[in-house]
Formats: sequence, C-alpha cells, structure tokens
Amino acid sequence: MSGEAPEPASGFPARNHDHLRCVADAMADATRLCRARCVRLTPVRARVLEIVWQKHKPMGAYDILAVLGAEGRSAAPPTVYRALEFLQEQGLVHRLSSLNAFMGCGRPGHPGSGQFLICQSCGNAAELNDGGVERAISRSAASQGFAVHGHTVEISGVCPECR
Amino acid sequence: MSGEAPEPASGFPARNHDHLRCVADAMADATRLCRARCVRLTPVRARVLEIVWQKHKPMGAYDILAVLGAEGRSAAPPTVYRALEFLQEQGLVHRLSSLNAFMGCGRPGHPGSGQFLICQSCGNAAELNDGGVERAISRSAASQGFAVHGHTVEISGVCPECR
DNA sequence: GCGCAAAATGTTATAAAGTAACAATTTGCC
DNA sequence: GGCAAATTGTTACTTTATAACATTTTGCGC
Repeated sequence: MSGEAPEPASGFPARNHDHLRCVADAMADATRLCRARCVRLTPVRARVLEIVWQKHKPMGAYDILAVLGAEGRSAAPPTVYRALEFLQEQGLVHRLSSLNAFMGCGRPGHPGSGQFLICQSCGNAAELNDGGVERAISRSAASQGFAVHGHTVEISGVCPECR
Repeated sequence: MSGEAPEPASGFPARNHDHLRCVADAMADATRLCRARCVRLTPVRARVLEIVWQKHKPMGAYDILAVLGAEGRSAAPPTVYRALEFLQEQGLVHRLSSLNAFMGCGRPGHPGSGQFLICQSCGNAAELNDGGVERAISRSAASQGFAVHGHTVEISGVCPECR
C-alpha cells in the first residue's frame, strides 16, 4: 500500500508520476482479479489492456488496433472490440461514449460506474467515484419513479495542469 | 408546489398525454426563440425539429434522414447533421451520446445541460434539470481543480410506465 | 496422450454514424 | 438589379462498430 491512498485512483495524475507503476499495478490488479473470477486474461486481452493504460488519455479502438498492427500481430477490428468487451465486462476498462474511446478503469472490478473528467486541452481524463454525485443521481431518478441500471457521467472542461 | 408547471418539462410523459400539443408547443417555442435571436428556423430545420419531436424517444440521424427522404425531399446525411447542429446550438435539440441519437429539448434555449433518463424497455427518454445533480457535479469537479465547460449525464434503466 | 466441446481468435465483409469539400441556390440588403 | 453571406444540394469519404463464418486454442474426461 502506498501510505494512505484514501480515494482509489481519483483525480488527475501528477505531471511526473511514475507511470510505469500505473501500468504495472493495473496489470497486476487485472491478473489477480481474473484469476479470482476464473476468467481468462489471454495475451491479446492483456496486451489491449496494457495499451489502453499507455496514457491517461482515452484511446480509440482503431488507435489500439494500429498499435497491435505495428507489433506484427494479425489484427482486425473484431480483435480489439472483443478484447475491449471482455475488459469492460470485468470492469477493467471504461468506454467514454462522448469520445468513442476507452480508458483503463481506476477501480478495477466495478463496471459501469464512475464519473469522468475530460480535459479539452491535453486530452487526459480522470475517473472519479464521487458518492455525492452518485447519490444525487439516485435521488433524482427515484423522484421520477425510474429504476437506475447504469449511468454515464462525462464532464468536459480543463484540468488543473492546463489551467 | 404542483399547482402550475413547477418544473419545466421534467419527467416521463403520461401514456395518454396530448402529444400533438407537445409538438405544437415545441415548434411555437422554437419559432419564438429563433425570431428573438434573429436566427433562421428554415423549413428544413423546422421539419427536422418536428421529426425529432415525433416521439419522446431519441432518434438517430439516419432515421430522421429516412423520414425526410420518404417525404420526397432531396436529403443526404449533411442535410440532417447541419440541421441538427443548428438546433443543438440554439438549445432546441439534445444529442445523447450513449445512443448516438437526438431528442427534443424540454427546456428550449438552454444548450448543453440537463440529465437524461433513458428507458431500456420502451426506449423513451426524459430530460431532467436537477439542481442537486448539477451541484454535486460542480462540487466534485471543483474538488479536483477542474473547470467544467459542459457535461453529459445519461442514466439508463426502466421508466415508471414499464415497471 | 487422445478426442471432444467450448472458448477464443482470425478473417472477410459490411453496417452505422459522421464529415469534408465544393457546387448551386436562396436570402438580406444596398 | 446585383452582390455578399448564409443555406442547402451533392458526391465522396472517414471513422466507428458489428455480423458471420473459419480456424485455432484450451480445459477436461478418459
């Protein structure tokens, strides 16, 4: 554990953070989680996850595809989309529908939740898991008699670094 | 508090509401608003807005295109996308990015805001403008030092009718 | 190890959503 | 009427995503 870590994977990464560590942690989490669930983190899936974690910047499916292609793997769109589907089901990757792009999940194993801050300047995105937002949404939906299954919260603006 | 339209255009429409009235009101609002702003609600734009209001169900651009086509208008994708772009700028139409679809704005003239409840069963969607949600988002973003420019809140689940 | 069913991946083709670029038309205005 | 700006028409194309079927790999009982 890194000292306190009060909020799991929240906020924007510091400019000079140890990003190799981010990736390594994400891969370790994923490995552990898949083993625990008896699902298979195959080489393609693992590699796609790694690529998605290359930056803190949501990545398009075809960008991922290009990386795979450059590595000599035989790769076509379904390869990537299938890996991404698996990773989303396992809560390892999020899809940002306002960008048609994907990013690593900061709190592995919890699919479908989270809020995203997307910087229009640098393109980085941060995942939050803000109880206040979740509650406000639940309350609001409940007031309409609506049963919530999932939600998409994507906030665009400018991150602290870029201000 | 429910004497006279306390919340503008919130919630799901009743099963047997007067939908012609919805459309007529939307068109009247749009006409007034465009006149006030000195922008032109041309026939194509007006017709697209009307089509979008045909149901309380978000509609794909190509569905709109199909309707225009069936009416004998010469229509290609740019026709629809341009009209939709105009209508979005004027706050008359919303785009739901989780569906790649468009719906009429329940509170004309306020672009870029609102939260959406999307029923997975009937496909209807309702627009809310919930201050609690807005505040929770602002607070959450502020806590990260993030300057908000806009946001997308799309909640999927089951509407009261379908339960 | 052998053989089989299920899971995963490869491959080809195509659907669906959105945009670029330029031509033709309409509009407001002097 | 004549001109510039806005709008619409038209063609072609890009980007994103999926369907359908062939092939390979994997787990597993024997």
